[in-house]
Amino acid sequence: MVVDVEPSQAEIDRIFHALADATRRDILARVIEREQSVSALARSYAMSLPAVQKHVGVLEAAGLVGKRRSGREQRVHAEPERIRIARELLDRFEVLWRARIATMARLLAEDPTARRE
Amino acid sequence: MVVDVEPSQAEIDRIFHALADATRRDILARVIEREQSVSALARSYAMSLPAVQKHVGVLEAAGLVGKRRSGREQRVHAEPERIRIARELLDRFEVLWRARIATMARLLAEDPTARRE
DNA sequence: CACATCTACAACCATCACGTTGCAGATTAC
DNA sequence: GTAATCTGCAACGTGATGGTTGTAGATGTG
Repeated sequence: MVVDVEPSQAEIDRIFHALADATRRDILARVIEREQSVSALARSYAMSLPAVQKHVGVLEAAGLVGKRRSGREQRVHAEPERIRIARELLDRFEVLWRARIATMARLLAEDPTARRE
Repeated sequence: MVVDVEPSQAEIDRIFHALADATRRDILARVIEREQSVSALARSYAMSLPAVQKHVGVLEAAGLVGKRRSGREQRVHAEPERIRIARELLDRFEVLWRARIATMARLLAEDPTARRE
């Protein structure tokens, strides 16, 4: 059973903001394929470790990844449920679109002289 | 037939950035339901018209909406194809996730003593 | 024409985003 | 114990964001 709590607007802001950066999208893809430490991630990018730490922090604040300490390492893993939520938000726009198409088609069928508004 | 050109990383950045604001998501939902002018949109929000103009500009730069001049009005309409692209990008993450699950299941089936890396 | 409306754009300001360097704490290896 | 590694955090600079006000052009209305 899926819980599917409704995220707040601020949470949605954080999710899309987190996805609006190529480095963060790449980090997300990497940790989906395999859980790995922050410093292991940092070696993949041409930027300092604190920079990568911040990116992971943004993803974590958005709920898209989680961290689990293992000795001195901090292993980052994906939270795919959260990604699914983002996708469903976009689905909702498409639902609106299809509803509009349906409404326009219905109006045209009922009254060919109908104007929108 | 769907063309489905691959958007650049910078374009993807713009798309998600545009979606990372509640006002812009609301504007997008409104213009999906009905094409409307910039000033009509502005009356819906507790902010100045130039602020709404900028939001529309961000959505337009991301390709999520388009503008069409009609007399002195500038009517804003949605570009649902672009929204679909964003949703497909998120689908890709879920594909990665399922692939990982499948790989782990296969490894476990082949060799129960297998360790990841 | 005179006037109101819709839009565009520039200038400005406060805040946030994204990178840096430097320092300190915790853990593992030798 | 000593050294190396992994992490966290603060301070800082630069550029982008998100809002404002003000001015001006283009279009429709009386």
